Amino acid sequence: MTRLHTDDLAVEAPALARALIGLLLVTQRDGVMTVGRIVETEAYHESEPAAHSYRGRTKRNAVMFGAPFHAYIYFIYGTSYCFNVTAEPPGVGGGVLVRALEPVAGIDVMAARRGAGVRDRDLCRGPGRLCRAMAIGPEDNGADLVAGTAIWLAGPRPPAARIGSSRRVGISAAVEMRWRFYAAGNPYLSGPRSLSPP
DNA sequence: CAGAGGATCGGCT
DNA sequence: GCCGATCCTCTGG
Repeated sequence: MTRLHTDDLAVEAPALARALIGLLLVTQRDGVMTVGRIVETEAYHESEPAAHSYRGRTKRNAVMFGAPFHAYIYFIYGTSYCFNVTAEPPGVGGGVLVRALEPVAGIDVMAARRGAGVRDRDLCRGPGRLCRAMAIGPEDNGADLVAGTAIWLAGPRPPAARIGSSRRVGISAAVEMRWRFYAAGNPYLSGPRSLSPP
C-alpha cells in the first residue's frame, strides 16, 4: 500500500470519479485497519440538480465547497451514512460518492460490524453498507483523504481495468447523465445488474 | 432474482 | 411538513 500525492488525482468530479476506480480506501480505528478497493463511484457537481451542492452552500454540504480530496459524509433516510470524496477547486461544490468497495483486508472486522449472515459479497456493496463495514461516520466529515491517518486513500493503482459508465442510482433529477462509473465485470458492484454490464 | 414497500430522522422549504 | 445520492424484508414468479 502506498500513499497518494494530490497530483495522482483528477480535480474535476467526473474525472475524479473515474480515477478513483481501483484505488484503495483505508480506515484505521483503535489500531484496527480495514481496506477496500473502490469499484463503483458517482460524480456530483453544483451545476446539476441531483447534487447536494446545487442549491448553494449550507452547513451540511460546506465541505463540498472546500478543498478537493476531503471526506464529505452525510446521513440519509434516517438509517445510513454515505461517503464522498470532495472534488473541484475550492469555491466549486463537487464530489464523488463511493458506492461500492471490494473488501481487501480486515474482512472479519467488516463482517462483525455488518452483522451475522451477511455474505462477503455484500459487505461493502452499497454506499450505506460500506460506511458500516469501514466504520465511517460523521466524525470523518472534512477529513483530508491524502494526508489522513484515520481514513485515507491509497495506491498502488492496479493494471488498468475496463471502466463502464451508466446513469446514477437512486436519484430523481438529472437521471440521464452518465456519471456513474464501475470496474467492468467486478462482482462487488451495487445497483441494478442492468446498470453494470460486463 | 426482481420489484415493492416500510423504517426512520436530519436538512431544508 | 416533506422528502431523500439507502437498506432490509417480504412477496411472487
